[in-house]
Amino acid sequence: MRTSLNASDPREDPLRLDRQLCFQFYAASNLIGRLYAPVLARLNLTYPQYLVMLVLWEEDGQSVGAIGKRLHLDTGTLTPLLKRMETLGHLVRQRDREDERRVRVSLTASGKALREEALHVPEIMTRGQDLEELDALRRTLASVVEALKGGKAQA
Amino acid sequence: MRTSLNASDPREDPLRLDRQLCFQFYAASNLIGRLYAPVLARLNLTYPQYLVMLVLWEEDGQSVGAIGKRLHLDTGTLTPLLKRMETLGHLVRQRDREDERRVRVSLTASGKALREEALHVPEIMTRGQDLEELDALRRTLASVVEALKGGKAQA
DNA sequence: GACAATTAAATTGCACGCAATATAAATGCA
DNA sequence: TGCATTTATATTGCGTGCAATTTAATTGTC
Repeated sequence: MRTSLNASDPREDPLRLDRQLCFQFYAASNLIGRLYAPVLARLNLTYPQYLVMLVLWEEDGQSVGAIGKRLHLDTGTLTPLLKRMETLGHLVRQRDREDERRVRVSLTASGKALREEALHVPEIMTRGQDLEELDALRRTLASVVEALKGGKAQA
Repeated sequence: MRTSLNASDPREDPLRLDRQLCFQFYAASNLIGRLYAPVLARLNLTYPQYLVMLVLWEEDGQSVGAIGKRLHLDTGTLTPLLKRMETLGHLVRQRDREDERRVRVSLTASGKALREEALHVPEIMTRGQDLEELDALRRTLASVVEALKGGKAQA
């Protein structure tokens, strides 16, 4: 008695939405962004802007390119995003004197101060979750992302 | 000799980018979209449009709301997206006679025919990967998405 | 049957993402 | 030095995502 399914079984259909790993990433990413939005709105940040702040809080004064490399974003996304953040007063953009091609992005005093408020964010977003489990998942996904960077499909 | 880390250790910083599970989802989702783009371009589809096709290939003639529920997208995203797909000739949008509030989305002949070409896509994207492993990850992420739908942070 | 409440889409406005192209500065090399 | 190549950022154009609002049809209630 075989337990495998024949070709006409819809569960075998390779195009079923539920079978696509890519869709789980897509759905999760969108849903996560929606959950962060109201929390970050209190800091006057969108989710991608929050990521930029995380990068700058680690090391201030990085170039646009360095930030983009970290977040896997190009200048087409970052330049206007950073300009909006500059208008909001979180940071300043200035040409590097050493190499005029570069633009260094530096936090303002209020941008630095915002870090204190942001310290609550991870706690709020993971409240009630099993932290060990989340960390295991994070490590798994980190290796997936690493493979994706190399151009491997993986989804 | 203690192995735990003190508060000043940067690895303990809750705001480190590398520690954010949310970022792994964000990065993976963006990178996946970028990998699919050239493959789907041959079918004249963007990645979100491909997802709509997956939904319609499963069941044709669904309402905008039903498609949105499946993909976790609202009409603000779907209406213009579906209009573009209609222009491209993949589908048609028509008011439901039974309930004039609804718009039914139906595949055209070419939209249905496109399914044959799309059959290669999952294979192309997962080539060289351990399918068992990908499926295990898919199931894990499906449960994460399920929790996120309920509003639980989880990231 | 009137009419408030609900439901389904569309619209508006704004912020991403990203490919392709443009611009300008630095580098390399004959 | 002169000039092609490379590197860093900006710009353009298009397609999402999503909150908030609007419009129109249906349902529920008296």
